[in-house]
Amino acid sequence: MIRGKVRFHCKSCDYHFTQEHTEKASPQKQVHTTIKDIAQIMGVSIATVSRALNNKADISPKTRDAIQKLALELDYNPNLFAKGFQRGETKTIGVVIPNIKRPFFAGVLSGIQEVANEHGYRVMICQSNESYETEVTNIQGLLASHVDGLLISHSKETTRFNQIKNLFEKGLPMVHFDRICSEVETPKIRQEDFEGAFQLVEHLIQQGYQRIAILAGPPELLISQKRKEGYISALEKHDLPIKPEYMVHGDFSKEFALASVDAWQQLPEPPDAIFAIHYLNAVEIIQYAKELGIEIPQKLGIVGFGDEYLAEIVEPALTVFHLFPQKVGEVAAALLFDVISNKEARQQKDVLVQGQLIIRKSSLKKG
Amino acid sequence: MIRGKVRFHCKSCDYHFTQEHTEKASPQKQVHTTIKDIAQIMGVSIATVSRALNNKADISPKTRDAIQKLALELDYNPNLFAKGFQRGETKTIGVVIPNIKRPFFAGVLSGIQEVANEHGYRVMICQSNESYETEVTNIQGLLASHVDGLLISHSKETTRFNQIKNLFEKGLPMVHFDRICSEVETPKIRQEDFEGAFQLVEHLIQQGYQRIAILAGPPELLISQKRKEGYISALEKHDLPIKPEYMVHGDFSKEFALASVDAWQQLPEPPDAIFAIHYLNAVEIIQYAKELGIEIPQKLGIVGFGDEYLAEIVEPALTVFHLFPQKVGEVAAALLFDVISNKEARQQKDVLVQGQLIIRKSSLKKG
DNA sequence: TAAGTCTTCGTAAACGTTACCGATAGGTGA
DNA sequence: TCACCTATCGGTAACGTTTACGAAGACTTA
Repeated sequence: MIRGKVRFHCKSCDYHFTQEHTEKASPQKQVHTTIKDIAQIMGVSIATVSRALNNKADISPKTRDAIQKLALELDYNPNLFAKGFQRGETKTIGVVIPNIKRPFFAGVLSGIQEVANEHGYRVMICQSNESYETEVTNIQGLLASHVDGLLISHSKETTRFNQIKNLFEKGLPMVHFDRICSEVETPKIRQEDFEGAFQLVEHLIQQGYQRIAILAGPPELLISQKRKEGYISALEKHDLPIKPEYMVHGDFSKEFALASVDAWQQLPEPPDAIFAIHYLNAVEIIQYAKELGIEIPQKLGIVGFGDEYLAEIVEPALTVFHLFPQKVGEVAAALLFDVISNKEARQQKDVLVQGQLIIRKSSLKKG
Repeated sequence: MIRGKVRFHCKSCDYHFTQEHTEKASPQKQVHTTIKDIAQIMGVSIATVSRALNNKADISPKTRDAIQKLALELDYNPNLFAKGFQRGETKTIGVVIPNIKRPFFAGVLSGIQEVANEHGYRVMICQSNESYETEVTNIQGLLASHVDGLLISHSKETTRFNQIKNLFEKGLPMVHFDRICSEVETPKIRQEDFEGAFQLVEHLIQQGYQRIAILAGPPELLISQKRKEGYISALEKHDLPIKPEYMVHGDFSKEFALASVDAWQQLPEPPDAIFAIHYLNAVEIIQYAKELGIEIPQKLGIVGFGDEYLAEIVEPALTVFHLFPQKVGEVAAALLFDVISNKEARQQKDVLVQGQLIIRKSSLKKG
């Protein structure tokens, strides 16, 4: 039924399917104009309006222009909701990350947003707060919203991947970045975790540091593993011993970082350099070392991953391997849209986002 | 037509409205299970399935349980899209901010997310990148997505508000925060801009600083105005002269901040303290002053707004007025849901989020 | 002028869900 | 036995949009 007219009308028997409807005028101003409104005012059918607004064929220029003009006046914009509903797509992608507040992820989001906008997509963001349970709920919610694709960086708790494996097999386009899941063959954005760690440690060695310790993150995280491998590989290349007491897995917390420093200082041979895989830990260690009166970089060299403004400001400034988070986001989004637009070619396709070694005072023993 | 059956059937004449449809089997695995699928498998109608899944009355416990069990097995989740479409709401709110990467806004977003999740809403985020044009486009897009409400912090370019005024008058629930628009009577989240500035400047005066300069943001921004008013008010209270040459409006850029310092140093009476309303500018000035060999806090006191980790790390550590961004987000979202749930009581309702003065070395002349 | 072609527009199905109304069956009361 | 009630379930309109199909008019061609 359209504003008083019957909607379904059997022509062979003149039977009306809908009863009369008493038009109770709702005085509420409506937020959205619909093509139905336009059609009624213009005295044409909704199909004609739709054709006019979409610049389809089968319409006279005169009608088209008139309709477009009216649509502009009523500042009509199509209900993307209904449109997506009709076409089976939502023009929306979902993003699951551990925490928005972390500068790395904020940068990634920014990159995602930019590329999504260019493609005419909107972005729905969820944070897991490093909780597996929340992550599952988030993905469930995004799924219920019928996102066209998913961009995921897992929580550090996540060790079971049956949910996303299931979704992947059902054909939901998705791409992993940063906190990657190697159990599902989704396209992934790789960062130079191994390479960066290698370069950082090699740089320390070249500066004359001999006893280099690593403060890694949770052992389940791939970035922990990769960066540790880079660390070990650099030591091996330069024939330095690999000592278990120099390798610690933490939880990225400040408490753990400082406790590790304490523990290392108790050793008969304390390390003369520390590679903290998280830049925040590196900054915290710098501050702590100064409190303890340990000279940086003379007595202790410090390097880390991730170049936030902090690394530049702390004294001495921190040598880091920078990961270009915005770039990661852009590439991840671009890859996702690639998958969305041609699902057939869904073979695994990894992309490497290059980083850059930025040398500052905290590691310059030779000056 | 539903899987081979005719859809519209006139009972009084046995006329079928739809022609036969050759079922071309699509081999593609479908991502989403629908109630139609469940209905077909169970041999019941979609109405029954809907009732069962929503725990409505008019259904036998046996049927309900069986349907719910099957739904679980097929891991069905309702298409929130279609549901919202049907009920005229989307359970989605839109957020427009200048930039995700700024820690303040990241914090706000985090707070918004949390409250939205509690209310069963999803969040759609757009960044204007401080461009008026982008902002308008963003809002247009969110509107097209039929968000149930809007949370806005304007770009620094935005001076015309006809778009949101229009939307507000049409009854779209929305709330302003941080970069507020005073021309539209939306509910607003106020921060202690005046109070914070007042406390910061009074603190400087109590420390013995006499010639206090202010580096403000764009004059159009309300936070610039409010913080400047607090600055002036504190000076007046303590009978200090208000000198135009000590009051500068910039664009928050590093270049402008450093140029301002240079200009101030050229004065016959250079300021002995600087209040930068943006913490980043404050940090940049600290670094620059050190380069110039100006002792902080003895020769120059520095204070700012916004307490990021940076303020703690920079040397000397920065005295700030902290704004609790997460809290701002939480309160803004809560207020928005308030408006959404009872539109009648849409009178203007402002909420004040309190801040806190955090004193550190950069302003401790007396030590 | 009859038949065919092209232009332009209307009709209604479809997407997934909810809600209203009606239908059916079984039970209960007189 | 018949009317009435209740529990349970089915049918389908509606939300806004796109689109396949058909219809009607205008125009062209033989």
